[in-house]
Amino acid sequence: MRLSRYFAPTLKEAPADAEVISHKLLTRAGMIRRLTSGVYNYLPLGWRSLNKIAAIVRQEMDRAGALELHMPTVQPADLWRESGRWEHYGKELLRFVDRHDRECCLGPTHEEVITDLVRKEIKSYRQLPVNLYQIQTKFRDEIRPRFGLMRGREFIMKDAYSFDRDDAGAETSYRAMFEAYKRIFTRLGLRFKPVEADSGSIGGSFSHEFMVLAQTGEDVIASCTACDYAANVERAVARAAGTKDDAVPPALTTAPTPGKHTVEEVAAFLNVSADRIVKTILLDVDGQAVAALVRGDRELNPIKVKNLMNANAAVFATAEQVAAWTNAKVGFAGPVGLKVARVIADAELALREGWVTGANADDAHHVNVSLSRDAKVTEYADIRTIAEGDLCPLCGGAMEFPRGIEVGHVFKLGTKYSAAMRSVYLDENGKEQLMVMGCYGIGVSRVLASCIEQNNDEHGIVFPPPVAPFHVSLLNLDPKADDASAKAQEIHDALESAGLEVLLDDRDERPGVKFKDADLMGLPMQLVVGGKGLARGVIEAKDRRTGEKTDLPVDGFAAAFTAWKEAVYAGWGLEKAGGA
RNA sequence: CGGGAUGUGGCUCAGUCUGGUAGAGCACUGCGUUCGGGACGCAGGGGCCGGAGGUUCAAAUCCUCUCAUCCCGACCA
Repeated sequence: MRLSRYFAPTLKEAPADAEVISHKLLTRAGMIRRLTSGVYNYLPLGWRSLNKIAAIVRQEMDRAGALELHMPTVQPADLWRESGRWEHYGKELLRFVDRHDRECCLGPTHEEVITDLVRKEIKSYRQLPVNLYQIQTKFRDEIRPRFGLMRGREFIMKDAYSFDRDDAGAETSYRAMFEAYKRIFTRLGLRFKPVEADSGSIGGSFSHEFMVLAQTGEDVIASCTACDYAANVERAVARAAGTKDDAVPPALTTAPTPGKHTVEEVAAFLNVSADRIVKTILLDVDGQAVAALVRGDRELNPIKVKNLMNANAAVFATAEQVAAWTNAKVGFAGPVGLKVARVIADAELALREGWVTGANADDAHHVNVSLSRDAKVTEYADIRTIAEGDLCPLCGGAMEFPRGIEVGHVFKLGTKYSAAMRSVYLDENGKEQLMVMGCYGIGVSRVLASCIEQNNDEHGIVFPPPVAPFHVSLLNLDPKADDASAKAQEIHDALESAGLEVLLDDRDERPGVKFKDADLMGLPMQLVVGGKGLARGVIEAKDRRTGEKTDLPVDGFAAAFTAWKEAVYAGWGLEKAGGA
């Protein structure tokens, strides 16, 4: 491909609103252009990269036995009503009515459509299992799109759905997808980590997120340095460490704490450390008043409370609710004498005695509180967010907390949708059974962004070969000189016929411009054809990743190039690089 | 939806406070000189200053309303 005939508008400066490196570089390298908030044009270079990613995803999905199909973006409201999500999905679901006043939405995901399709067409156990997938545009009306392709409203996703006869089958399907995902991200050259995404029983979790490790990630991973345990911090099990050796304190007393309603203020005022204070957080859990107790230096995780109670939603109580439930303003709630439906204490609180808590009265706290003696705790459970210093819940090893970008998610759905939408089959005995489902997503456009987050330097993108839109930047520094042009064309043709994708910069530009653009676009291999090199009888080659330059002789170029290419690819350490 | 900010040629921005008839750099067109890490000169093209009202002799600039975008908090691939 000749760059003079290509459409790759590069920019010296990044748009002012681009914050993260992938957004800046994708824009500057002429790969994407923003159309409107969270919605992007994929220019030829960007689209090529995206298709490289999609091709690898396809190969691995097919290898794992999944079948590709394509479902519509426009979906009828009826299906969403059946699953119950028309009411529950929220505003991310972009709804509209058509000319006949029929309610529709743009698909943010396709559980409803696929379940509808399968329930109509699959009737027998003989037809199961099936795993169907598509690579398709999704729309989610995010409140705040940001970071370019990282969090768009319209994005490209691979979504797969498995249907099995029973739990065991669903688990097999799940494991097959899990393995396929590992292969995909490995082949793409990403540094990633599969992470538990469900707070369910340790080791038996049926939801994993695949995180690409990057400082700019929006998620934090709790990862054990000793064993394989890794989980999203939002879900990670926080282990209550230590033994109980505090003595039961003398009778509790009440201390005036005027205006001191935060943990820091109370700690400073009463001269105690934050880990000796109990925070009492009032939650509205499906309409029930619930008090959640955690140590003053910890963070409550409302999701854990929600899951513990098997509830639909656990939200912080409003100031009015707090006032009604505690007879005090916000900041003075405590478990002693508190009348709520449930008092859930973090497991860690069972290990100590002698707490400072709110007194359920304005401007007052209790001191020397024993939860077992003075309060009615319904139960002790893990309801806090794991933190720096916590130990691994599996092996007790030290934890670290790297940031990550969620690029994939595998989930065992069970019968949630098949039950709601009556997706059933007949078993060997002619008995009706619910299909057991799983769903598996990869954010294809997000993978592109993550790839660039992990692979860039001060000059631009450093594409791993499998993701690069072309393999070689071939710079003709003297397009007006016949010999250079002829040689460049000859090399271009030779490499292309050897199966490599070559972008020949034949533009009438000064050399500096070409060097800068080549570095910016980040194709893994650069070849320079110019008067100086030709005079020495060489084509200059540069490994974009290392910056290392090598002279390849014009005579015997093919062999020299092949050897060099192998070295460049080997440097990437990929199990199987793209191209010839 | 709250909190903060910004809208001026394709891009990055100045000009707004203190109204006086629109600028720079990059990009684009032509000519010339250049030509191995984002050249230079000359000459050009391109902007109803986000939109609508209002104040004023006069509005990018002041006022009101609106729309859009971006940044900080709760969702998700």
